[in-house]
Amino acid sequence: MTTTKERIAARLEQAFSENGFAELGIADLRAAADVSLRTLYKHFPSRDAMVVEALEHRHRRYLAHVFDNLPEDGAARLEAIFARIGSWMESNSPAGCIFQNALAAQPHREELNALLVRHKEEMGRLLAESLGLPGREAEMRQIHEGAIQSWIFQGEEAFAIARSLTASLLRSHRAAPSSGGA
Amino acid sequence: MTTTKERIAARLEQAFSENGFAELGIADLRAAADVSLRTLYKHFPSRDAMVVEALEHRHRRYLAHVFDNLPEDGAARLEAIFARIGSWMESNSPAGCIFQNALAAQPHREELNALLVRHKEEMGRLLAESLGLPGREAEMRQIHEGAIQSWIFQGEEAFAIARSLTASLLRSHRAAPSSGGA
DNA sequence: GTCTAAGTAAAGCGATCATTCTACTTATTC
DNA sequence: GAATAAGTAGAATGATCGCTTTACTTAGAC
Repeated sequence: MTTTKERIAARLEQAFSENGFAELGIADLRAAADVSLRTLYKHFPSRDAMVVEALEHRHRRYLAHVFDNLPEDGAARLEAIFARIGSWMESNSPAGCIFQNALAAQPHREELNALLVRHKEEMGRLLAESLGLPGREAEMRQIHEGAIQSWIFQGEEAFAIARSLTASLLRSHRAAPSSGGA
Repeated sequence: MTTTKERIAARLEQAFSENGFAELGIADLRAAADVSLRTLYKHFPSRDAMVVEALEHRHRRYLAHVFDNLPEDGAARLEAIFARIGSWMESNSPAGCIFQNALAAQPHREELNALLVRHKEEMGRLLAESLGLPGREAEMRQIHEGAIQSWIFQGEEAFAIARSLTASLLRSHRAAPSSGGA
């Protein structure tokens, strides 16, 4: 069962993802959600709340897409993770990271900054964990950042580079689990 | 001699950098530029033009800050480049990359996308060139992206990681100038 | 069969915003 | 010393926007 609110949140997420946060007015959001204005405001008390719920929805969906049911084998897992991030960008992120876009549209909303930080930190944590790289959360977060930011004008190649940087990190980590460079 | 227009552009750049592009109205921009509304519109025909000129100004200033008068020695140069990017972020980029912020605020303006792409490509090109990494423009662009994006919540550590990833790239490049991973 | 919860459609309100316009000042040039 | 160029201050305009409200419909629960 999906509630009305969840259904609206999913559609808001898509609308924000495709058009950004600054250009969409309430009228556009209402049309995207395919409900009446009254129903929209019944479930979300303000436009700001719509942004927050869309980001929460996005966060859950992205994590599930990247990390659910990964292969057991390490090499296959590394391959799979960036392939999944790539397919996500392809079909969900025409305009880049929506957490950053949301914050860029309202830079003084601390709430949005908190959501961005939580999202990025959880990505770094889960990447390091699922690749067997304890203590390398920051590195993985940074490789992830570079890849998704570069994807916009580099396409698939960005993920080949990310895999290569990660492989180099894995090698140096096995050689000296606590040192810095490769 | 700095013209009135240049002086205004510099102040607009700073204002956008500190507050983003969505929250600043013409009244705020006028105050930041410290001129009358009429003078502002005399030099910049619209708010959109103010954004473009601020980005152009930013681009020139950033390149000069990072690449002017670099040390000759390779290792010192690698060190210096990321130190300069770090000091730039510290004193100029409290809210991250303003090219991305500008585009996030108006995702459908192709002009802004073109400025972003030009800026990022030139950064990759100049980084690869000044570090003696021909053919590695994409890798350097990606490391640069990861570093400046991560800087916001990682601080200086982001540049230590970027140096380490670059060093790993340099090693693998010397070993096999055309291959992929380290 | 009536009550209630949840929905649609759309007009109206007050505030904000980008832009233009009017009226006046200052400095330089010939 | 008149003409011109470039500046200040700020009111007026017209459009847009987030949000509220009114009036009406639909579908189960008991």
